[in-house]
Parts: sequence; C-alpha cells; structure tokens
Amino acid sequence: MHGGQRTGGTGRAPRADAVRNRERILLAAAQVFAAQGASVPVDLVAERAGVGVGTLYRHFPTKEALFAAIVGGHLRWLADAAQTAQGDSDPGRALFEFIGLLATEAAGRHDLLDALEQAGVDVECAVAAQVVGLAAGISGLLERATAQGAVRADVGPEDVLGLVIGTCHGIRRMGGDEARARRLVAIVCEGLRTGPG
Amino acid sequence: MHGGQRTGGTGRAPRADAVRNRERILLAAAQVFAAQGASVPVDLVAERAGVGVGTLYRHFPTKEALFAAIVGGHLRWLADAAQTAQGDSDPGRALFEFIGLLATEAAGRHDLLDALEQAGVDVECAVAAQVVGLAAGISGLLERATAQGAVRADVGPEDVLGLVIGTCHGIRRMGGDEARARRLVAIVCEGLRTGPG
DNA sequence: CTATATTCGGAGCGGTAGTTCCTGTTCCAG
DNA sequence: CTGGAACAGGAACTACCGCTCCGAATATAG
Repeated sequence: MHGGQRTGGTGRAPRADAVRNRERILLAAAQVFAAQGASVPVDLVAERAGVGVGTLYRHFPTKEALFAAIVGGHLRWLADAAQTAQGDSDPGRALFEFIGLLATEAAGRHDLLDALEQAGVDVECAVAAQVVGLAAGISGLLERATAQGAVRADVGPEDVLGLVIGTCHGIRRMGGDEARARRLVAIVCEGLRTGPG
Repeated sequence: MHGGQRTGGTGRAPRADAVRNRERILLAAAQVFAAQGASVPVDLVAERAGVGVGTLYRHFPTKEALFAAIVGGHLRWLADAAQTAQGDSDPGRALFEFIGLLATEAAGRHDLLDALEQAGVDVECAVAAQVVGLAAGISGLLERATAQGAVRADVGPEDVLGLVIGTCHGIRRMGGDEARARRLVAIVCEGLRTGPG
C-alpha cells in the first residue's frame, strides 16, 4: 500500500500516459479541493486536469478516495510536525505554536478543514483513519504541556481539536483576515492556559 | 408584516383548515430543522406535518422563507435576551453568561447554528437580516464589557460571533457532551478576558 | 343543499452530482 | 508494422432535491 493501485491486477507495468494522467488528476484535485473544499463537483476536477471523468474514476474508485489521497499528505505532514514539536524544550510553547500552525493551515485550505470535520462525524470514513495520527500528535503535545502546568488540567485532546476546528470556522467566516485569525488563535490559547498567575 | 401572509390578497377570511395546516407545518419544521439542520429535504417536513409539499409551498413561497420563519423567533428571543442583559450591573459577567447561553442554544439546535453561519456567508439572504439584531445586542454587551475592562481591548463583535460559532462546531463535533460544552465555553471566555491579573 | 372559490396532494419537471458503460483511441510487445 | 490489450472520454444512468401544476377534495356563503 504505497505506490497506488494498478489497473489490471497482475504484474504488468502501467502505461506511460496513465501515470501522466494520474499525476495530472492529483495536481488538479489538490488545487481545487484546497480552494473550494470537498464539495466541489468531480467534473470540475476532471476538467481542470484536462481529462474525462471516466479516466478519473479508473484511477480512483470513488470521489472520497481521491479526496483522502489529497488530504492524506497534509495530514501526515501535520502529524509529523506535531511529533517533532514534542521534542521542544518548552512544552507549552510547542503546543500553542502547533495550534497556531494547524489553525492557519486549516483556515486557508478548505480541504483540510472539511477532512477534520468529516472525521468527527463519520468515524468510518477514509479520512478518519488519516486523522488519528494527527490526534495522537496533539495528545502527546497536550500531555507534556499539562505535565508542565502550562494548560488547564481539565482539557483533553478532543477539546483541543474541537477548539481548533471551531476557530478555523470563525476565521473562515470573516474572509481570511490575517490579523483577526491571529487574534482568535491568541484568545483560544490564552483560554487554554492555566488561570491568572 | 406581522401576522403571516394571506393567500388571495384581497380581504377574505382564511379557511379554517388552511390555518390549521399552516401551524402544523410550522411545528413540524421547527422540530425537523432543529434536529437535522437547514439541509433537511422539504418533503420530510411536509411528511412530518401530515401534508403534501404543495400545501407547504402555498403557505411559504420558498424553503428559505420557511426556514427564516422558524429561526426568526429564536433569533428575536436571543436578541431580546442580549438587550435585557445590557442592564446587568456587571457587564463582564453579562457578556460571558450570554455567550454561554448562545453557545448552548446554537449547539443544541442545528437550525440556529446553520442560520448564523449562513448569515456570515450570504449577506443578502433572509436570515442575515434577522441576525443583525442579535449582532447589535452582542455589540452592546461587548462595548460595556470593554469599557469596564473585563475583556481584551482588541476584540470586536465579529470576533465574538466567530468564536461562538466556532465553539458550537466544536461542541457539536463531540456529540453534545454537556460537560465538554461548558468547558469549551469556559476556555473561550477565559481567553476573552484581559490577561493575567 | 348547492355552488364555487379555496385549498389539498403528490406526480412530475428541471437541475445537479456521483458513478457506470461503451465506443473509439493510443501505447507497446513481438 | 501490426495486433490487441489497456486506456480515454463523455454520454447516459441513478439518485436526490427544490419547486410547480392541475385534478380532486372541501369548507363556507347564500
């Protein structure tokens, strides 16, 4: 499970135009999903890729599979970032910086926010499996920050994810204003801190 | 514009079964929209009301009009609550209590959250006009709280509304857990407060 | 009770979106 | 060069949804 599915199934090498079209589709889907979200019609992705819908459906069995292939990369990247952030000497700062990163990414890319939200509703869906790595990373960051006493003791990983998703909705609501986005993130992080003192 | 539209337009008294059906539709729509949100099919509302879709469309020109009629009541009620809360002797507490009320209402009722979100995207739509009263109430509460120094000086009414909407998404994400809902609201309110001290 | 304007109901229309199917085309081994 | 298998493309199929239309039912005036 690492190179993409063959069409035939035996061991024959794939044709050159097939792999070319596959990459065109992936590129177009990345652009369109990021700009418009998961609700964009499949035909639009195919058109942008310069390909018919039949071609698209030969490479990806369903729209959801294509979407999962696109957001999977982002999610893995974010999960890795969370993993490395756990090595930070200041756990509190590490958590808050990662929240800022996640909020900025998800507010700017519609596909990422859609994926996070879908994962919360349909636990069975393809993207939900991709999110667990990210959730684990947040969990690790939060544990260290809690041990340090940098955040309220009663918050769990689900709370953090919920707050981030919510903040992204708030940010998107006002047209991606950069200053406001930073303000909302700052407010949420301040709220996560332990009380005054 | 206060009693609902007549069908004919002259001055004839409406038929008894017509007003009965109108109220059935309103009741069914209130239940279904609250449970499933604005995206619920019109046929389902009609079925629940024990009425055909044709009947529904005689009383309400469009689905959006029906939806606006349903959420309009809630929005006015909330706007009134915000108005009266402005008379509170403690502006900070008044604002935070109202945020908690709004979040609880919107997290439990899908229609209210959908309306708030739709108003942020389509400024032209019917519900957007209904939200301005609520926004004005929040504005007033925030102004007093800011003057008292109970909240950060750099937050605006739009920030508050965005945060509340976001918080509701976070709350809904985890299945309406009561304790978690209160925790998220508390975190956001704490973040809105002026820094430590 | 009768007449008639009003209302009811749901089949059907137009549009959208995901997916499939089939014909014509293209690449590659031999 | 050539045969044939893999591939491309988009029309068509299915499902869904908001909305309309018109024959059937019915409430109310006289």
